Amino acid sequence: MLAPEFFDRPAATVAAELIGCVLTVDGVGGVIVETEAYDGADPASHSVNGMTPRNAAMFGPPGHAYVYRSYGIHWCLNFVCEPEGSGAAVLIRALEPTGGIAAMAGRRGTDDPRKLCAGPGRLCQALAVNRSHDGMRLDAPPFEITPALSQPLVAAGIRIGITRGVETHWRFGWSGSRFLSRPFQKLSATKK
DNA sequence: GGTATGATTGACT
DNA sequence: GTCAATCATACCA
Repeated sequence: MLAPEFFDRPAATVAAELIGCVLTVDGVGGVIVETEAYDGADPASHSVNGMTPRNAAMFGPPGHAYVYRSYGIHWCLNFVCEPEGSGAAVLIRALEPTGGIAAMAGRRGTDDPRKLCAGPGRLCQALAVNRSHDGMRLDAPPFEITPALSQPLVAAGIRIGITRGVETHWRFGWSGSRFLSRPFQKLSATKK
């Protein structure tokens, strides 16, 4: 189980180190293979304009969940980071399913392991994450997060689906994993 | 009270 | 490749 202090650091640091950790909700989950970081100074972040009823969890203590509705259809799961009040969080974008695969398949309506948790909306559907998890602590049931067993090769790249803050390359993933929501483009060597 | 928008997905051409 | 679904939230009047 990761200590709450793990999350009391900059979101980008936490996002990169979460790759390879195992996340389960009620025993259903898998290895984290893709994350994105957001913070209070980031124009792409929900927290950039200060606290609102929706994003209040982002301004709470680190090591808690922030769950929000996306496009009126999907849920997205975040881990709150940095010192309390900074509005920083890590979006969990994809898992490699390892536990409770039958439950995931039932919720998702597919047996294809690559479509169970590849994407923030799919991941929350597979793990049955919803509004009730918003603000919950991550070091107690139903959540369980355990450290990475090995040191994966972590790739970084441009975040997906945002229109602002695109110059901040805070998408992180397990390089070469078959369970990413999208593959990582090779960053050009001359890119600033 | 009205309207524009989105950290997405899945279906379709 | 394009596009609709669908609604809570945020913002303006």
